[in-house]
Amino acid sequence: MTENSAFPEPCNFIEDIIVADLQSGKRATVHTRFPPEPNGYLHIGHAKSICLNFGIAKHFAEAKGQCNLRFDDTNPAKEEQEYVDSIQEDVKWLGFDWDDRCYYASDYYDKCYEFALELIRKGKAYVCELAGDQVSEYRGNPMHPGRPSPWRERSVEDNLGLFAKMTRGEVDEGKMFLRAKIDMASPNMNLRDPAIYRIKKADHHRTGSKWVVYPMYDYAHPLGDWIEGITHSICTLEFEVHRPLYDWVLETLELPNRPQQIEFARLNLTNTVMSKRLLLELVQNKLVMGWDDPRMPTLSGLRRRGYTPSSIRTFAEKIGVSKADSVVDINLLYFCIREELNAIAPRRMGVLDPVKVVLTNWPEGKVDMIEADNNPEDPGMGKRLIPFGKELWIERDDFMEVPAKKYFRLAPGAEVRLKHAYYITCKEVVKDSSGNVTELRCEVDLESRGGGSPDGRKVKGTLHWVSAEHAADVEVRLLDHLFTFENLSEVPEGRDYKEFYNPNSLVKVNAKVEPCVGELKALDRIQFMRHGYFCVDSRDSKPGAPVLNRLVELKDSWAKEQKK
RNA sequence: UGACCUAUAGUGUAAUGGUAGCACAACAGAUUCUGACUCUGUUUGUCUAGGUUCGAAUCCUGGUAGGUCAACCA
Repeated sequence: MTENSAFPEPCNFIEDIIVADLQSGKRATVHTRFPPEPNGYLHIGHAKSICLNFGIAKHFAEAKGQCNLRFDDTNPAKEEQEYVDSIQEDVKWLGFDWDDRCYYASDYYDKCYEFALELIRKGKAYVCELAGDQVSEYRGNPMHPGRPSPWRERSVEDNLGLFAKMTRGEVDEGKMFLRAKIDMASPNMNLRDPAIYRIKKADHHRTGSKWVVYPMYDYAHPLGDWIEGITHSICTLEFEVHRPLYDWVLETLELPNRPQQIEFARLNLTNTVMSKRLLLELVQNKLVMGWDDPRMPTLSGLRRRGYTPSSIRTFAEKIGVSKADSVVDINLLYFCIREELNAIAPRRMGVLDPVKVVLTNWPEGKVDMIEADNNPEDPGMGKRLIPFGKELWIERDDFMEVPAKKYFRLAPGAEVRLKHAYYITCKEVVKDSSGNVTELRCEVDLESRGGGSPDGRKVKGTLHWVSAEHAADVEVRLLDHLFTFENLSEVPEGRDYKEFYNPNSLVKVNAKVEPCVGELKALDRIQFMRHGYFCVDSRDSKPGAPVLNRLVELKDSWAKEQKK
């Protein structure tokens, strides 16, 4: 039974279907498509779909697997070239390639129109003159059947004539539309004579003023799929009840080799929102800096924040594909990027909340150049020299006047190691009039250079530090969840989700950092040791003055211990 | 008072009538010049009630819970 190894091992239920189709001979090839509407920016939910569709094409290379990029641009009022450009950029950035197969639903307007005429001739479509509110009244509701439009039984000739009139622009918007003649009593609302063409006197981003009638998604999509030879048309769950209509269009037109629509559950992530509409609201309400705000789940936001394309692909692979509604823990995304950056991000030291350390026994004016690994995970990344002097900055958190249980950082009389450098012991705490620590006077063990001592004594705590004389000042942006809820569905009825906006989702601090951090370029990624991974903001940085976004924190078992 | 879909550890996802796995998270420990990484171990699951079967997470029926559907949006 394992002889049929010509087909790859399926990775999810959709690939199960594809393998079965290949095995049964229903399909000889595999052809998918990613069909965004160019009316907004792509987000990580789209990335799931992109990885799925292009991933299937790659996985089934033996079956001539291909994936098209197709812009679903059937609504001229909403779609713009700007979005087409950003979508192409994002798909490429994610690491996928549509070769020469970038198509547009608008490429098929002529064919869609011909098919519409054929539907009319078959008596399967008619021009309806009901007004909007009348249409919905006639349509009934899910519990009660609709009733036929008074225009339902027009002759083929009348319909042809009226549709031509619509097409010539002789009818006002909303006065007439073309409907499929299916079943006004169907329990599926989508089959109650759905609109397939409407009048829109708006310029289209690609066809200009050529058309005044435009096909609806439910009609144009199956045709676009069929024209491109799509075998498996993958979409999200909300289109499930549209599938009978998708099939109706293709069957009624008696088209051979019909594509099959398969639905999967869209991605939801904890502590954020994922719909274009809500994301747009955040931008419009200036709750974020823009679509590419590093807190946004948009691909442009994730890119600016510092996520690598491969970390997002790994994430998409790990979350899997199913038909069950779900909310994925954002921690899994964090895990994916940490795992990757741990291996490749250069280590640097930066103090986010500095307190001064003065080494009382360090020779005045002496500067020691300390050698440090750029990445202990990869010796090939080399070493660098860091200046060390009499006055240093360390993290305020790394000192406790009255140390807590299990605290093994600096405290009065305690000895710690300064990473790569020397052991120091705290001898004196200097405070201001209100009791805040302003300076720690410490003694350095000159014998411990390099971070070890000749007598081999153990020092449990190791702190990062920066020479006060040489430190660069940079703006660091501490990023956190956009929303305090874990799941959008937790927002009580009648309350606005924006009430759960996290005002601390962006906190700017002035950090003291190693001199070489000042030389970083846009999108460079580093690890500030003991803090996390940071990426140079591509919008707000200036030459010699990088702004660093905290991409993700390092795991912190001390913080957990403290919460207990 | 409808149709369709879904239900497996905290989360996500496998098991395709035959030993309920994996990843993340959590917890405990080892290691550590990052309280990181790494390593070891542990806890936790088939919505429910029936039925079919030698055997059910899987098939059937009823229930429960959640989702989707009443744009001339996609």
